[in-house]
Amino acid sequence: MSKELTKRGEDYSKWYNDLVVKADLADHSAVRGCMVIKPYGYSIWENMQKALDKMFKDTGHQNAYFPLFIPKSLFEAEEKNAEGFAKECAIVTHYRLKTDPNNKGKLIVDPEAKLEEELIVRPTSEAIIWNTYKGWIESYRDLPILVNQWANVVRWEMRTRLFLRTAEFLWQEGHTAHATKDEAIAETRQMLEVYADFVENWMAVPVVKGVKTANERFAGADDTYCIEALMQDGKALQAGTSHFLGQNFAKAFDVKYVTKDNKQEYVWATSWGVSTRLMGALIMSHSDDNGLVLPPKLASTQVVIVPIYKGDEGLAKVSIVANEIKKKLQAKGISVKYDDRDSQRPGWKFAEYELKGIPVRIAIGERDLANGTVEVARRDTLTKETVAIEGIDNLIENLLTEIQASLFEKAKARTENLTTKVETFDEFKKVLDEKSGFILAHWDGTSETEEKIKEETKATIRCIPLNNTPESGVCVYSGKPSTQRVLFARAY
RNA sequence: CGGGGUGUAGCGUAGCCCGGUAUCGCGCCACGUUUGGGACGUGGAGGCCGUCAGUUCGAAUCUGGCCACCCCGACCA
Repeated sequence: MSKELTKRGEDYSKWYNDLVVKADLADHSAVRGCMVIKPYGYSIWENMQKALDKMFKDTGHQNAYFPLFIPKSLFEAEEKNAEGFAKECAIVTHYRLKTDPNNKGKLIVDPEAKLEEELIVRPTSEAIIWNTYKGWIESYRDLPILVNQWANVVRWEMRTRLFLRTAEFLWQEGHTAHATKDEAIAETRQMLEVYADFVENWMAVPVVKGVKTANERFAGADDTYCIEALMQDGKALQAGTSHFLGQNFAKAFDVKYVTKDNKQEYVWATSWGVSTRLMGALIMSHSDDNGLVLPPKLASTQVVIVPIYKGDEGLAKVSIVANEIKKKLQAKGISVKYDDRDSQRPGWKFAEYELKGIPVRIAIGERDLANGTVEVARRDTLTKETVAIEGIDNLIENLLTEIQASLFEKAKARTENLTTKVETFDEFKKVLDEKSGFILAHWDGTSETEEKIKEETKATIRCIPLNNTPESGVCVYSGKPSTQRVLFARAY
């Protein structure tokens, strides 16, 4: 296999696609718009799932599973939600095939097997879940319901990209039901914090927390909170969303509960999700022209040990020390791979593990055996140093922590450098074209202005940042008064 | 879905205009020598030329449909 990667500077998209395929993360499948997530890529997704799942459980949520199919009548119940997703749904209309009488060995859809009611392959599960919750909720004593599901969903996208936008993708979707509006809003905000915590502290990707404008809001939500991250090419990526659904779904599915003072009230709802798109964010945030760069906390192998030797005897000698080091590191909870394959030479292995983003590489040769040292190489900085074997476990443990922190700092500095305040629309366009990144600008608060700006520049309002300080100014587009700056960018 | 491009061995390609069963490199297999940044030698295997149909004695090559991917739009987590 050719391991030559397109350089980021030459063609950023091509670099991304090359990297995903060559680092063995995922591949295109025989199915339009659908990818195969390969074992190496899936191992990273599993690490993300593990960390997120623990965070969900620590905040009181439980996992459950709901059907892949949603009867059309349920799907259309919440009007805005249905309308928002209608144009990208896969629909099951039949339940049987039969052999084609005119074409031997081929199958056709059996026209006799048409479903009475079409089934929608879920693009999101609010409908089926709220239909189910109707049966679970009678009294305030049944609330809150704090449920998450790990699932696949299908959205028939016109143009797809590995991990960033695929027709089928994996995600988790939390769906909670609450007695009061305040409690539901608190839940929405809490899950946004969980996402921000995960993306920043595990993925080492800095995010801006904010609220979507009405235009960008989830179909069926009263408010959509989000975290937005900036990729190396200056484009924004929505990394996670948490929706306050108000009583929209409760009303659509008639989910009421009886209060302590015996009154009927509609239930308040939230939903929140992150998907395999996070893999794309991870890849695009840290990787370089040599390949993937993984933050230690998500790497399935944190340290790889490569022996350098002459002959079987040489390998045996090096292996004794290598295995000792491996054990010491494992005792610290570090995941280690000792690659003693004789079928590849050291240089080949170095390049391979760089492509795959293994955070730390240890090389041990006979020269080291004599000196009681090893060579330690960092993937993120591509630097190497010779260190004593004595105390190597502590050194590596600290190094992994340092790499994790350093990746975040580097990404944070980049995001800050690519965040620009502008005062005029000329400046706005100039920054977009020449620098790109996030733009903080005043906006008059109207959908019309937002759409005009989008038409003219392809930039959208990513969010109204939560930590905004009120500041009076004038809208860059309309010149009308504004009370705060909002975050614009071209986005994935 | 509209415009443009591409599709030949696992990967990258030559051949296509001017029709006669496919070139080269990397990778793969065997053996030997090697092993501190993608080793070298010798021998070998691997292809219904994206797919379906048409033209033709004969199609990778000509014509049409379809599929997939890439780029630009529209759409979008």
